[in-house]
Amino acid sequence: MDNTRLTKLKTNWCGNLSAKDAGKQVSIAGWVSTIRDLGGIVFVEVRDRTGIVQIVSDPVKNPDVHKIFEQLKDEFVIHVTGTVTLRPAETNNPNLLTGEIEIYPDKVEILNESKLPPFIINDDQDINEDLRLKYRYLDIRRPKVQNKLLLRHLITSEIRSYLNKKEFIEVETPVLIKTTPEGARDYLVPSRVHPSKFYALPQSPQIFKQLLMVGGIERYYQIARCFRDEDLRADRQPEFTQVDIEMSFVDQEDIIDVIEGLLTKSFKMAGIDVSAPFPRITHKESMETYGSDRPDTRFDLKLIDVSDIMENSGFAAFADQVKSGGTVRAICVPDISGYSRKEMDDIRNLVVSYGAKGLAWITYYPDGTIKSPVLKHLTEQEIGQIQQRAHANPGDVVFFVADKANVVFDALGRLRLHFGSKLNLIDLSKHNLLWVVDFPMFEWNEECQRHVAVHHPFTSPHPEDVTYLETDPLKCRAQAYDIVYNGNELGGGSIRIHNPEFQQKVFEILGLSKEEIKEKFGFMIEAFKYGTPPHGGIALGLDRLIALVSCTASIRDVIAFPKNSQAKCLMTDSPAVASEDQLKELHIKLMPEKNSK
RNA sequence: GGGGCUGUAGCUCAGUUGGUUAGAGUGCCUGCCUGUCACGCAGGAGGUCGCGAGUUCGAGUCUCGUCAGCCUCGCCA
Repeated sequence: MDNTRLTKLKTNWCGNLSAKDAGKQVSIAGWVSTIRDLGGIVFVEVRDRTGIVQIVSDPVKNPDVHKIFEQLKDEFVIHVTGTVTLRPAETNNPNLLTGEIEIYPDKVEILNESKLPPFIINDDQDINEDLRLKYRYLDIRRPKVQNKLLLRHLITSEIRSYLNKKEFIEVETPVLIKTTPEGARDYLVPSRVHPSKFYALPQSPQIFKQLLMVGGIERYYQIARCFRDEDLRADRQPEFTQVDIEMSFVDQEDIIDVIEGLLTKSFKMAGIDVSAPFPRITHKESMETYGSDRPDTRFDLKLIDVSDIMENSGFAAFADQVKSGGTVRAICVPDISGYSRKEMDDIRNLVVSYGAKGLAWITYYPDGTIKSPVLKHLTEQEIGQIQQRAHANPGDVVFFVADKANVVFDALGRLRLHFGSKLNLIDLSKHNLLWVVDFPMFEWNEECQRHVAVHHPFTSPHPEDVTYLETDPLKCRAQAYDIVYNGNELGGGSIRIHNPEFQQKVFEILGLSKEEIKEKFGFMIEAFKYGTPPHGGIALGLDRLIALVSCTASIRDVIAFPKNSQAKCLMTDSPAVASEDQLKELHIKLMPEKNSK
């Protein structure tokens, strides 16, 4: 920000003044941050977006100005015209960027008064989040919050500039769209013009960006708002922002190349150096090694396959799992042989809450003894084999889960993360970006008794696996890829299907009837019949990206006006009831029991 | 829908085994103070202990219910 006049009231930002401005006549404006009244002389700190500058009022030198000073309270909005003056050397404040100077005012004007705020506007105290959200506009005055919004702006600008240079064009897609099956729950918007019909808010601009490819845009991006009506988490809001990208005439390598450049630049804006190419891991390897499709590779504690040892062991619970197509995996946790029975039970309960039927373990004590609830089922040789394969040292505990593979991976993967953080195994100085590639096309959904798309229904299968579509869909890999940062999914994408028959086929595997396909996606199948280029893309979660690079646990901290965990806006008190007239126009009748609140 | 944690002054929190008038820091108000920068000093105001019931001679403290907030499981192509 330069020092040319900003507005009629303001020649300079508060935080940018320095010794080299000494002697200048300036006008500044901002909020009263602190008042220090020494009886005669009064110091007032004025804050704006850039920082703080000290104003000095001397009752002898300028009694008129001093009268106004005596009326000031915290958060009053004031305008000050005066001379930037070097402080007496011994009164410099090295903690303040403007600590070498202060302003002697010729004129002070109160532009607006302020009620006493419900909390003090500074960075020092942690305020309850619900109070901060109710008075979010005051919270945003805190430098800590402003800095996050500023970083978000800088990264978003950098992303736009990077993509613009690569000849992408930003195209806006509609927010009122058609509800689609698959995926998250849609937010519905009733149509006034068409009784009993509804728009949906987009979960992502997916279909539109593909149709932009049919439209010959070739390189599209959008900083797009997306909506999903699911329960919230620290990293999930009902509306959130995606960096949405789609390209024509590409393969997976082209997309990865673009994103590695984009992320390198984005991380740079946050002061984090990462270098491309990022490592890659297949989905299969990631699941088998880390028990997750978004592995945190900042620490080891890898999963170990002990199925072969257990298959013929005397421990029927494990052996039977292996014989019936399941698996037994283990992790070896260092130096926890001192855990009490209760601590082990807590860990078992944890694993059970992750979906495992149970947890077994072998404890290798430092004195060489071995204890285990399942010891009597295993031979000495088997225990030795396990110790060797797990590289278990004295003091370590090896945990086992036996079940179907996906249950085992999930439970042990979460247990791995639990110990990773509990035992401080995570190297916090690392910034591990990696690609997870070769996701499966489908997984079996027990609840719906059908195949569901792991990525989404427009994902192209891996060329080598196309034959599995007919024979064994679960074996079919997709041309889908996720970008993972320190165990967090930053985004994901795929090469899309551009052949209408192929797309039709995949919809059928997903259990959609011909009628449903025609009704829900007919326009898309039709579009694909008019010369659709091969295309693919990716979407990055912008909120999550900003939160992670600014070391914030919750994406609420990087969204100006977030919802709380109950999906309410505490400031505006939304959602709110609609009037009878509004509902009538929309042809909506409320169900009585839901109408009470 | 399930589980866990939390709720005491404007704000951040302490409050022992159930026991007299519920505390601290900070903010606020008043007074003093001319180089402070978390200014200092002195004094003062400020409480439905989230809400409701119960146990008890007596509940901030124990029990049950309820509301709110955060985290999490399910859910989130």
